[in-house]
Amino acid sequence: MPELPEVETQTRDLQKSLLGRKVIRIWTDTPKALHPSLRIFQTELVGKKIVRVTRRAKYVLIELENLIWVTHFRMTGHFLVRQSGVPREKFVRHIFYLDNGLELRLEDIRKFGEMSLIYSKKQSRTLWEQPGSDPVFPIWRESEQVWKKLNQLGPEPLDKGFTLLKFKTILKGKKGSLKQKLMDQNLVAGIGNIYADEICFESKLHPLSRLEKLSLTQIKKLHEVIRQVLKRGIQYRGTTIGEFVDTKGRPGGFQNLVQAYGRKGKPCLCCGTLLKRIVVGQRGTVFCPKCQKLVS
DNA sequence: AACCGCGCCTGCCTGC
DNA sequence: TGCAGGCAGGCGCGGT
Ligand SMILES: [Zn+2]
Repeated sequence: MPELPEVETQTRDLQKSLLGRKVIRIWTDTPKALHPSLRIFQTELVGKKIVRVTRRAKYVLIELENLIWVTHFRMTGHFLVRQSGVPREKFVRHIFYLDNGLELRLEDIRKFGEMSLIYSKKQSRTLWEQPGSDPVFPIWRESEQVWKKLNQLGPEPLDKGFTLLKFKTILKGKKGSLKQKLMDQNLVAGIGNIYADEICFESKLHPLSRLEKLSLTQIKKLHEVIRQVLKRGIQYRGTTIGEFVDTKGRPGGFQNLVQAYGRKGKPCLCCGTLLKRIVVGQRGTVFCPKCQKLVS
């Protein structure tokens, strides 16, 4: 599943292939995944130069002059950059034909991935004041919705500003099981099921530990481990268990370093105890019953 | 605010 | 071997 390290890997690849490019044509299999509509993508995205590619949480943000093209991969999505003429992969849902003969393809088995075309913040406010732009009204609505979500996101755990103090501040008054809170995008952005299991394992905390009961020492450890695990994920270009690949279609390497996720019934790499599987927040969760302390 | 269950979607795994 | 049924899971939604 694409989480922060996977989305970052894709984003870094896209920076190399998309800067200065224009989309000249769009093909899609799944128009319902394009918001506000395929039609708006055709009229507003086609012909605009790409000026910046960044990541926020698990979103890829492809910036044009006054617009941002926002992609969320959900479960099984990723971009591929292919030379035109290379046969379309089976699960490609959209193709964005570029002005240099390359194609940006979204491959997504389960069709959960979504894209939005929204105004950059400044533009959104300006146009809101101006009536009479009927043809693009759907973009206003989409912009409002997506910006609301983006503005609610918690801090980027790998940013300089994500200090221990910052972490303590955002956790203040929050209650719940550790793993669920780690995956709450509005607390800390970008952590999903795989990295949450790894973070719990490395910080030696049971995923059902109560956040509000953690000691200062444990919070400090957690803060360090979050950054360390995510950085290593990026260094290894993501985790490929099933489908994730970079934009050239190459798998990542972090799956070889995974200590908990997907290792139910296998010996703990730390103590040899067999790892257990439970469900936390409707998500499969693997942990070592001996190494990971339940704080409650 | 926390927490639960559902729907979205489809390849893959299990069991008969 | 074939087919039905369950599973996986990010996220938004609605309900308690
Ligand atoms: Zn152990």
